[in-house]
Amino acid sequence: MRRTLVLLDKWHLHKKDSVYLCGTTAAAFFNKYFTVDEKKNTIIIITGPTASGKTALSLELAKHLDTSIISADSRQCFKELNIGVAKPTNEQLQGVKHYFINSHSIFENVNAQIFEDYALHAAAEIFTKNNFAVMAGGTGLYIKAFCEGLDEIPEINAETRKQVIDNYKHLGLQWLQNEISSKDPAFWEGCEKQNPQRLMRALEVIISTGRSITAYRKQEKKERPFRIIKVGLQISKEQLHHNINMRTAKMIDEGLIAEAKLLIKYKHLNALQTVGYSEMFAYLQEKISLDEAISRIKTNTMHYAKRQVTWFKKDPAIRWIKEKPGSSVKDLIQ
RNA sequence: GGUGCGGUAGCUCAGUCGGUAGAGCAAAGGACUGAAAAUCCUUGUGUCGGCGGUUCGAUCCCGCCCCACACCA
Repeated sequence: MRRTLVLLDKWHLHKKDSVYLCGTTAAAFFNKYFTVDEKKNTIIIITGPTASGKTALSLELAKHLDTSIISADSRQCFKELNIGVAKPTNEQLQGVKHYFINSHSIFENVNAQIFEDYALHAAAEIFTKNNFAVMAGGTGLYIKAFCEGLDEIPEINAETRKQVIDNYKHLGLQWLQNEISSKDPAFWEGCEKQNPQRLMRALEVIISTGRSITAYRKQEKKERPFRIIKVGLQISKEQLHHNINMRTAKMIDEGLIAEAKLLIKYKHLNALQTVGYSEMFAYLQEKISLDEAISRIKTNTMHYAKRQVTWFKKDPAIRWIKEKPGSSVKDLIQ
């Protein structure tokens, strides 16, 4: 039996065999198929490229299910970053409780492992009151960490990490490559030899633990005590282009330049290696014109979206939904 | 009108002491387990402005023309 998914009137499933939602609203569907059938806790993950409409959909969904949202976005968690990361508005944030938004500072260390811990706790908290939770975001690695877990690797002390980074900065890639090929030949064998981030990570692990990072990579998927439904928003490249152009213009209107001025002294921080800010910093330092900065934000955002799509395409668990402009709900119900 | 400098890949340009050409960016595809909005990899045929001339052979030399920029009148 096949049914067509109708999600909040605007989105519908288009991949055959991925047909789950029926009725006029998401709430009707989820109540019918999950709350009634079995009482197992369920998290619905809304993902997809940037500027595809994740925020709006997840808010509606969370309201219908009377639950909270866990953001899976590596930049919106920073309270100092606002306009440039397309955060939900204050009004939206007040309407629905959000986790991992404004929860951290740019001076803190945030990464996939920290997100995994944070999000699992958040989900557990939500499930004490509700059978449903909503996750929304476009950071593929974070979603993966949440759903499957990361291999456990001992924490690297800050001193070792700093030393590796400093050495790379001063001695260059050649030095990094030499270090890795002699200290960790097992990893060196099949790694990305031009990728300093990967090499530095491997180096800090072997220095700190004495074991190769490959020894820790068991790639075991962890079981989660809840059901996971992944929904991906799919939009055409033309539409994405349009959305990104509009959103970039809106960011400028809302004061991205002023926000970047406040943050430029922290431009070295990891949290500020971010599309929208890097380009503004270049403009503020008079390296490029404002027009150039804006146009670079647009193309870099498209690059980012492309990388996200490449990542998500590989995940067979994602049920893709496609916007059907102008369609009415009735059309979609079989 | 005169002089100068240019016209080469979607853009910015390099180059061929004459044997039909290559970088960066863009574009397209991909990888990615503690920086992931990061980081990295792969993919380059285009009347080398037009028409003639010299030459075995011209994008490269010569002539004329067209276009752009700068300066001089």
